[in-house]
Amino acid sequence: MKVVFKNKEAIVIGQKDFEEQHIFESGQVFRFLPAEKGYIGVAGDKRANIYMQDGNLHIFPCDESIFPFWRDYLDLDTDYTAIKDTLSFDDYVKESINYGSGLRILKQDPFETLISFIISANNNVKRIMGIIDRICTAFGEAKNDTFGTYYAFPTPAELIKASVQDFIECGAGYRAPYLAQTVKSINDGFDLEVIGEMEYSDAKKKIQQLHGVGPKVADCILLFAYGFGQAYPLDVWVKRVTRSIYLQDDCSLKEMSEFSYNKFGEYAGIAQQYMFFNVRKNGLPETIELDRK
DNA sequence: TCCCAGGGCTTGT
DNA sequence: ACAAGCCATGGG
Repeated sequence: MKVVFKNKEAIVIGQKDFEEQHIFESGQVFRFLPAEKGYIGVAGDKRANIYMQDGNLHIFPCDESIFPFWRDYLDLDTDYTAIKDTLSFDDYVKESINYGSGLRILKQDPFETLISFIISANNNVKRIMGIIDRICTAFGEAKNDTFGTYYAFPTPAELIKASVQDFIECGAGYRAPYLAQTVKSINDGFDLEVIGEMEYSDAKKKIQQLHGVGPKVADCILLFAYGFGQAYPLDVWVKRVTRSIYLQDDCSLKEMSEFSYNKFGEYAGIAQQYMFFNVRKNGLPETIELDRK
């Protein structure tokens, strides 16, 4: 990997498989917005403008000391071309890869991902973004960069100060008590670190002990924060695709989950992201919709 | 087993 | 303009 640093900017020369829209509008992250060039957003306590230009990836502001953070966050060391080749044996995934060819799975902070995806339950992206933004503004640390003031995602110690009423005022609705209870569990010593070292099925059971975390939210956290490739988040759209194309209308969550691992193995979560991006953008395939009527 | 609980956006009238 | 539908999880 060749990286040039100049004018407070990191430039990764010849970055492959990277399209800002595919990455930041695939439902995995809620703090990035379209900017003049690419997207600008906050991850943890760092903000950056991230954009592709002439085949190079630009990260601004970013110097040598911050670059390893973004390299890890943006999963730059994973070869997505190879993964796409591996997954292309399946026709629907292959078609989906054509639409979302520049998708990558971000490696986000576990606590931030946990809180964000509890909020995501039974909710739409715009509202989720608003709730998270208000929580960060109220409880996160204020920071300044060349774009102005922004707010870091609050730490567990900062967010323990938020009451159920505070979360309601941020717009969290009936998820407010789940948030308050889960933040308390983390502060009381629930260990988010060990999750990453566990077997997938044990990790999934463990994270579901937290209030507001069911099987779908658990898979989102395991995939987007810990990089468990076999986590296959079954939201309503992926359920529809999985039922329509691969299984039957009445199959259970367990059957779909087992199917995904048998079919895509360690790459199930990445296959899910390509399919999710495709189905959200283009809807279910026409033949499938006819079948369902 | 089924039903209900914010609320903002999307889709249909 | 206005109403109905959408949505993961926990609790009754």
